[in-house]
Formats: sequence, C-alpha cells, structure tokens
Amino acid sequence: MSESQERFSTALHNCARAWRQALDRRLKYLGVSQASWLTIAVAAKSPEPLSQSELADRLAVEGATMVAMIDRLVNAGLVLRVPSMTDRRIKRVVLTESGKQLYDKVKTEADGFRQQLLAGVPPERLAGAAELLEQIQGLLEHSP
Amino acid sequence: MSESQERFSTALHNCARAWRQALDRRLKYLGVSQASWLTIAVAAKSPEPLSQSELADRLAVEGATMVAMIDRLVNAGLVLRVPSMTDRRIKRVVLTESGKQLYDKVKTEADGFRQQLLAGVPPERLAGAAELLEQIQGLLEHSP
DNA sequence: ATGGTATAATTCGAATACTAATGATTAGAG
DNA sequence: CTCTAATCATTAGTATTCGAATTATACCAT
Repeated sequence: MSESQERFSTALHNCARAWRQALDRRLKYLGVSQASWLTIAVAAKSPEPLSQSELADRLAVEGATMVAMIDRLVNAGLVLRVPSMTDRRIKRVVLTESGKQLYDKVKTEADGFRQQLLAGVPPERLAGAAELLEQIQGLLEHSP
Repeated sequence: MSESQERFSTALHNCARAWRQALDRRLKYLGVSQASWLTIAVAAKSPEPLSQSELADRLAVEGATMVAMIDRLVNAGLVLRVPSMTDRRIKRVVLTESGKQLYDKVKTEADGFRQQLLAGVPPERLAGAAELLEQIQGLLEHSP
C-alpha cells in the first residue's frame, strides 16, 4: 500500500518537472523563460486586469517576487503598470501589444505540445487521472 | 478531447506544485530548503557515494547548480567532498553524521505527509495514475 | 605516444525566488 | 471622526537555478 503511494508521488513530481522542462526548451526561441511567459499567460487569461497581488496569488509566488518579475516584463516592453483609480495602493498589470503577441505564440506552442504529447492517451484515462489530481490538490490546499 | 487534455495538464502542474509547497512548509522547521533536502535525500539513498555529476543527473539540474548547492551543504556541515582515488576529475559527495541525522528527519516527515495525504485513495487508483504518469514521462524524455 | 575528443568540476553573470522590513494607503472599531 | 490594523507595492539581502566559458583529467584512434 505504501509502495503504491511512493510510486505515485515520485511519478507525479518527475512527470510535472519533465513536462515543464520540455515545454521550456520549446519556448526558448521566444527568448522568455517559463516564469515570464507563465506570468504573461495568467495576466492574459483574466478578463479584468489583475493587481500585482492577485497575479502573485494565482502564480503561487510571493509579492516581492512579483515586483521583480514585473520590473523585467516592463523593461522588456511586454506589460504596463496601471495605477488603480479607486485604490491608490493598487497597480494593475496590463499587456502591451507586444505582450499580447508573445502570449499568442506561447499559447500556440503550449497547446500544440500538449496535444502531441497526449494524443495517444484515451480521454477517459486522462479524465480519471485529472479527477484524482484535483482531489489531491483540494486536500493539499485545505490542510496546512 | 482537447478539453480533457487541458484539464489533465492543469491538474498535474497544480497538484505537483501544491504538494511541493505543502511539504516545504512542513520541513521549514528543519531550516533547510527543498532543494537542499532533496539533494541530501538522493545522496543518502545511494548505496555508493555519488559524484557531483551523478547527483546532478538524478536531480535533473545542471552541473553548475550542483556545485553551488554542494558549496552550501559543505558550509552547513552536512556533506563532504571526497576526491576519487581512481579518477582525479571526480569528487564524491558523502553525508556527515549531521547530514545523516537531517535526512532521517526529512524522510520521516515526507513519508508521514505522503501517507496522510494519500490515505483515503485506493491503491489501485494510485497505481493506475502512476502508470500513466510514468508513460508520459517516458515520452517526454525521448522527445526533443 | 600523441593528438583530438569527452567528461568532471569550477567560475561568472543573470534570472528567479524567498523572508523581513518599510512606506503609502485603505478599512474598521470605537 | 480618529486611531489602529490590514493591505499593496517596494526595497534589501540571500538562496537557487541556469547557460556559457574554463581548467584539469581521462579516453581513444591512429
């Protein structure tokens, strides 16, 4: 019993890491790192511009990390800091035209990679595994 | 079809990240980071002392990363660099008594955490998911 | 043996991440 | 309203990671 737990745990972490690294290699030609395009992607997916704190929460990093990351993205001309009108503590992160174009490329590449990688796996098998992973994730978030 | 792929991908990465963070919180009282105790753990599990390159391979990090990590571990008194007698390029990493004691604590904590987290999941469910994850990991490693 | 290639560890600079402390601003209790 | 607590962004210092270049050593084909 404990053996299947350990095997699952090892496979989970190794698979996730190998996936991230493989995708990162594919995106290297864009000249942006995983951390950068992941930030861009989260900002792009939100219907309303997110504050730096909200962005940090969704990426599971600290606020201080987000500050430095956005500094780099602003320098690269990919995003802008837009002060909120209603709360002067808040700055929202919006993509520039250049940032949007980058996101499109990242999304195309990531979608294609996932498609290619999982093409041979039956959808019901993926769904079953996803359900288990979501269940475990729920346990993790509600039991510090 | 593409929907189940995306759901699986998201669940995989979120679950792995949440797991790492949760375990890291539990190990914080030991005063060592995940990267450090993971290195210690791999070194401790090997029957023969590993070279820095072998260690880097098993942890999927670059050689330069390993150099810096071992510098810190040596400074912390947890491991030693032992030059190989037969190949003067090689330095093997061996745990000090203090390093072994730390590994024992890490192992106890990690095992307990995994056990607690997965206690409610049927072993055959874990085995099925592990098999899928290992299969995908294999695809990732053999595709540029 | 010898010259070319491969491997092991290292150094360096940059990117990414954390914690702790700080300043500005907002929200809430009384 | 006013004082206090909480929130947001930032800075400073340190840890972790990578890629590229370097040095020392070993291996191999001739």
